[in-house]
Amino acid sequence: MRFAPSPTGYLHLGGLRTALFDWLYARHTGGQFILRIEDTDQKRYNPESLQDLMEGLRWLGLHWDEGPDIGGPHAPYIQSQRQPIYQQYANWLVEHGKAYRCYTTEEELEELRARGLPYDRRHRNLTPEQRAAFEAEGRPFVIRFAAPLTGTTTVHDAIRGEITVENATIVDPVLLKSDGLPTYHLAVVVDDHLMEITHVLRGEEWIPSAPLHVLLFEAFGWSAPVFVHLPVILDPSGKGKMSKRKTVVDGREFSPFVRDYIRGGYLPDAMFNFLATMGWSFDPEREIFTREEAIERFDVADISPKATALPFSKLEWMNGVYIRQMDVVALKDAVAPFVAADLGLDVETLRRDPRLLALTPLIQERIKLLTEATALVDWAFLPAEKITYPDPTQLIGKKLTAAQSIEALEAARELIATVEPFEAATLEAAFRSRAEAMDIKLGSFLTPVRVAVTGKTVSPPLFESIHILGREETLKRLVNAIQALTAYAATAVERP
RNA sequence: GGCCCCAUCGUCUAGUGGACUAGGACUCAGCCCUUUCAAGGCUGCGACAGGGGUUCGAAUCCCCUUGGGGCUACCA
Repeated sequence: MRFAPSPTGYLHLGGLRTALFDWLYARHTGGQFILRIEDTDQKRYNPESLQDLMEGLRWLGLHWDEGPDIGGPHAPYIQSQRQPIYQQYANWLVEHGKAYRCYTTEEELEELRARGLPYDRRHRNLTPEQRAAFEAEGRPFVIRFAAPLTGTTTVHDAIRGEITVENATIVDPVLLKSDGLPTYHLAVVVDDHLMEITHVLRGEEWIPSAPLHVLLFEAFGWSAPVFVHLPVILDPSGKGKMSKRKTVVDGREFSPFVRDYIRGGYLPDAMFNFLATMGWSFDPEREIFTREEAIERFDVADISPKATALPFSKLEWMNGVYIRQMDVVALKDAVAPFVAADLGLDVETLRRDPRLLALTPLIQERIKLLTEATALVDWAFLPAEKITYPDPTQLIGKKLTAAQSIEALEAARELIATVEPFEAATLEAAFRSRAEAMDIKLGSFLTPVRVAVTGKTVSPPLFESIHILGREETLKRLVNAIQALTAYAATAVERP
C-alpha cells in the first residue's frame, strides 16, 4: 500500500481520507504503508506543502513504514530523486518498440488543440532518416507510449469491478517530458512495481488513466497491482468536487484543509472515526468505533463507489462524543493550548493551574470543539475588574424586577460570605433554601449571580464555578454587579 | 462534444431477489430531565430519480431516460 501525494498545496481532507484507507488496509493485511512524494511537476512543487502533509498524517496517527524522512528498502521515496530510474525504463520501452521519441513542438500541439484534436501520433512511425534529421536539428523530444491501436483494455477495480475501454482512445501519452522528468503515468507504474506495491488506492479522477497504467504494466511484462479508486469528496453543498479553497454554505465557512481542523479544535480520533465512515461503514448500528476495530473490519471491497459530501455537522457531533469520552487530565491538557492562546497565558503554567483541572469536567459535556473552551472558562482566569456588565439588564433574573435582582445579589453576597464549608454542595443547599424563603425560583435567583460571577448568561454549573473561583473573588464580583445594577436601576427610573 | 464513473431520507450510510409497512447516524421539531448552557432519554418529520423489462417475487439483476460527477496537458 502506498500513499503518493503530490506536494502542490496543503493537505486536504480528500487526501487524508485516501491516506487513512491506505493505512487501514495496510494495517488490516499486515502490509507496509509507504509514503512516496510525487513531485515530478517542478512548476507546481511547493516545499511548504511537504511539511504540512507530514504534519497532517502524523496528527491523524497515520505513521508510515517507509518514506522520505525514514527511508526504507526502496529509497529514495521522492520521485524527483529517482529521475535516472525513469529514464532507464523509458529508454527500455523505446528500445523494445513500445515507446518512441516525439519531436512535436509546443506550437504544433497547440495548433491541434485549437482545432479540438488530440495528438495525431505523427512521430510514431518516423523513418530512420526523419528521426536523424530531427536529432541533427537538436530538437527537444518527449517519449510517448506506443499504445495499441486496436482492441480493448480492462481494468479491475476493487470496488467497481471491471472497467473496459477502447485502446484507440489512448493516444500515445507522454511518458518522459522534455525536461527529462517522467509524467505521472510512467513514474507511478515504475515505482509501484519497484516498490512492490500490491494495492493502489487513489482518487477516482484516475479511473480514465488506469487502462493506460495497465497497458504500461503489460508492456514492461509486470503484473499490475490491485486498483482501488476512491470516490471523490464533494463540496458540503453536494455540488461538485470539493474545491481547494474555503467555501461558504448556509453562512458557514468550510475549509478543505486538514491544518484548519487541527487549529480548529478537532481531535485526531474524531477525525479518524469520521473520515473512516466516508465511503465505508463499520457497522449498520454503530457510528463510533476505535482504530483497532476499524483495522479489524476494514476491507477495500466494502468501500462505496458513490461520491460523498462531507457532513460537517456530524464531524462536530462526533468530536463532542470523543471529547466526552476523554480522560479529564488528557482533556485539560488538550484544551490548555487553546485557552492559553486566547487569554495570552503561558501554556505550561495553565496546564498546572488547579482551576483549569477543576473546570475541565464541568465543560467536558458542554464543548464540541476544543476552541469552545475559552468562552466557558475565561472568567475564572480574569480579575474581578475585567468582569464588566455592559448590559446590566442581563443581571435581572427571569420574572424579577431590577430591585428584586439586587436583593437576590445581596442575599447571594451574604450566603457566599458565610456558608461553611465553602463547597458546591453546601452552597447549593443554602441557595435553595434561601430561594424558597424569598419565594422565587432557583433559576431566577441564580441568573443575576451567574452573570455577576462570570459576566455571562451561559456558564458551567454555578456552584462548582463559585467554589473554583473562591470566596473572596466571588464577593468582589457580586459587589461590582450590585453597583452596576443599582446604577442602571437609577437611570432606568429617570427615563423609563 | 467524446470517453468513463455514480444514483436509498437534506447529509453520511445499512441493504447483494423474499426477514423492507426500507434500518442506523447527523441535522431539524416536540416532550422529559434541569441552576443557565450542554449532555442524556423518548417521540416525530424524512428516501429506494423516472420508465421499461427479467422473475412467483425486486431498493437489490438487465436496458433506456434523466440527473450528478470525473477525465479529456510535456498537472497530478
